[in-house]
Amino acid sequence: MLRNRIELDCQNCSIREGSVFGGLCAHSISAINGHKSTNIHRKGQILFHEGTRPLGVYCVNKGKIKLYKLGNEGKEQIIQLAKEGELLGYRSMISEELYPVSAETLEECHVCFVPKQDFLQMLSNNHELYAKLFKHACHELGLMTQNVTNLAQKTVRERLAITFIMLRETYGKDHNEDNKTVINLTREDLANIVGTATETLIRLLHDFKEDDVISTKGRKIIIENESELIRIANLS
Amino acid sequence: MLRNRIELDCQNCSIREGSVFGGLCAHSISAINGHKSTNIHRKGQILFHEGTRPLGVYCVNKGKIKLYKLGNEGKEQIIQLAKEGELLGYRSMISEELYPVSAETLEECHVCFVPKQDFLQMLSNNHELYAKLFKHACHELGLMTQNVTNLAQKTVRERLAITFIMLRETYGKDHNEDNKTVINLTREDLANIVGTATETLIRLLHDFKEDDVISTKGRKIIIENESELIRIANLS
DNA sequence: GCCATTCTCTGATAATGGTCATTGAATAGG
DNA sequence: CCTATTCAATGACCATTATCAGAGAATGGC
Repeated sequence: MLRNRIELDCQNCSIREGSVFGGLCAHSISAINGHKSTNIHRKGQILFHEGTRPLGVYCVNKGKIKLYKLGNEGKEQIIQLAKEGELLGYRSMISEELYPVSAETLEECHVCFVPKQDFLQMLSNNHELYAKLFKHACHELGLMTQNVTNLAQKTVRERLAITFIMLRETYGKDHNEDNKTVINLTREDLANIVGTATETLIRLLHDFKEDDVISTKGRKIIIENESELIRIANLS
Repeated sequence: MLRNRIELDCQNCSIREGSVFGGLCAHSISAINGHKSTNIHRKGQILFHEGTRPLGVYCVNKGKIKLYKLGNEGKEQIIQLAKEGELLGYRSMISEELYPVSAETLEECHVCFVPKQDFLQMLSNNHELYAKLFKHACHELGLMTQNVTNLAQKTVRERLAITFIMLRETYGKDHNEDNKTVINLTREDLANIVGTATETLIRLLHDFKEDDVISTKGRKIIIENESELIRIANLS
């Protein structure tokens, strides 16, 4: 596993305030900082595998990561895309279970790692952090119910529109000179978010392009008309 | 809203040990007992509505409850079936959000209610309970990822088989003289768990009956051959 | 800059599942 | 026990989506 170490300082971490570590006291931040190591992962590396035991938590400092579960014929179902500021892997530590998903980098990523024992120690000393994580987990559960309902009831076309709207969150900072969001994902990954076959997804991209909802530049997809996406998504 | 009060005692509650309140000290149990009221809800009553503010938590003592989200054309997507021993409504209290789902009784239910302030007070005095709930929420998140993957990748036929296997948990205690699980749900509710049209569900029930996987008696469905269900489910 | 590899795209076809309309059966409430 | 109403079942048809096969384009590593 080729990777390099770099040094980052939690105290000066620019993305800390937007994360679950935002608002913590200097003492707590310093505790985290003392127990973490930071690694550079190249595109396509696996942070952890579905079905394995959690060894610690991963805080994304830079880059995007897909969390996916393998279905029957080895098809990935992407459950979540994580970007800078997100903390991964804490839920399985709390529930004392094996990871239900795998985490793989979609581009070069800088990721801080805190070993399990250190993190649990921190949690037991810091009820504020504990409460934040609990709140975050409950929020995620609420989002999941929407997800399930969309998968069960919406057409692939509607789900693709919803996915693009969601991806503006993840890829919002990656924009072109016109300030339009640029999404850099393989067609297969996109299909595995939407929950459809790659071919079906490609045909829909074609339709969306014809209606000037998106445009493409190589593999990259540029979101051209968000209000039209909202209309297609047919949100209730 | 027609309902009657009854008196139940948490100390002697037969289903307590199997619930999230299992293993709590007598002092904590007594605190809960002092703040709860118990109501009898008839079939079809709503405990809480999607989009409303949480007023407290509901502990199911008897009966079954469906938790569902409304999709576009008013179609229900059933997210969870709760039976005796389950605690409902705590997540939205923790995440300080509106309920993402509605809760409706599927039969006559006895449900204990603890008001929000009392419950939050109890949580702040009892870290063990707090930790149990957190662990439970994280466990549920893991289950949800499986759910999403099934909806996205499995056929309706496979999902129906999975649903029957899951319903053995919920309806396991409702069995006939042959010790076979008897499921009492409308076809529409069943379709809204599986995530399909009612007509499609009925046609699949017909197929399952022909293959002696299930039998029916009026609206009731009897699970006749579970190993065959596992085969049909095609679990990976 | 080139080449191998991976990814994208298209067509043809089949299967799955949804919708609409209607008949028949079961259930709950008086 | 009976009746109104809800629920279950079935047929016909259509739309959506998946699958298979193969050609063409883009990408990343040397």
